[in-house]
Amino acid sequence: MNIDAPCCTPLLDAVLPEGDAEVLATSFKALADPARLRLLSLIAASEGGACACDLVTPVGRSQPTVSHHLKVLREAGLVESERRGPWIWYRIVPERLDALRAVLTASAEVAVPA
Amino acid sequence: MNIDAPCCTPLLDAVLPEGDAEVLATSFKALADPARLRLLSLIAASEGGACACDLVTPVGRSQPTVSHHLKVLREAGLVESERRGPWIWYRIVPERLDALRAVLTASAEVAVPA
DNA sequence: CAGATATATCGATGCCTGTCAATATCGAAA
DNA sequence: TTTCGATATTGACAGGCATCGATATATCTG
Repeated sequence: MNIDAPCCTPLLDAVLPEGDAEVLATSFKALADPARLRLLSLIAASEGGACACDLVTPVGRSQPTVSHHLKVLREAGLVESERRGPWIWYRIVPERLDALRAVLTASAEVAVPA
Repeated sequence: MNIDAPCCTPLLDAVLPEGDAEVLATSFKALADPARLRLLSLIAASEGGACACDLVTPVGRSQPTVSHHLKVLREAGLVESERRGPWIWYRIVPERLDALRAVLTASAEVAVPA
């Protein structure tokens, strides 16, 4: 990119087509809420998964709200749930977080000049 | 965490207090939009930064909308801008992306059982 | 089946945000 | 200073989303 050029030499524009961007945005949207970040943190901190009943109080939201956020996290593939008797246990899906991390890595590294 | 217990053994709850979660959520919110992801991608793909004039057309939004998104990215610390004559050049701030990546790493690794 | 507990869904509400057209501001050049 | 091109701001609108109370569903236990 040359500043002496009359501006506006075209960029590579085969970068992140709209469709891919929307998929990715949906994933990051799942992380873009304090309650969901705290839920992830709580679940991640407890080895072997966390019972949903243990999440309502520490996250400081109503039970329906927590249930809603857990659903968002599940549909985003960030957590998985499993029924154990009357309770439902949630655990982190590390691969999903790895994938998002990879996206950020790519963006950052390409930007690092020689 | 014992499933035989009467449910609800307390988790570590000193994890991601609400204040920290809100700060982090704001950062991820900046990534949670297709237009902004494409802007980041375009900027990252062009070494030395990208002229704002090169971003409007490929991102497929109006000039005011692109300006708005660039402001969001700048205020989130994900990009920096510099005036060069009549144009403004944007570049990625890798450290910021690294920081967000670190957060995802921490959450994932803690969840990996022994 | 009846009661108790855990989780999910529904409906409503208020706030936040992405988008654009119109307009303002800023810098360069004549 | 006037004009032009680049970028930012404003105002308005529509859609999305976080939140809760009320309620439904599901599971276990008598």
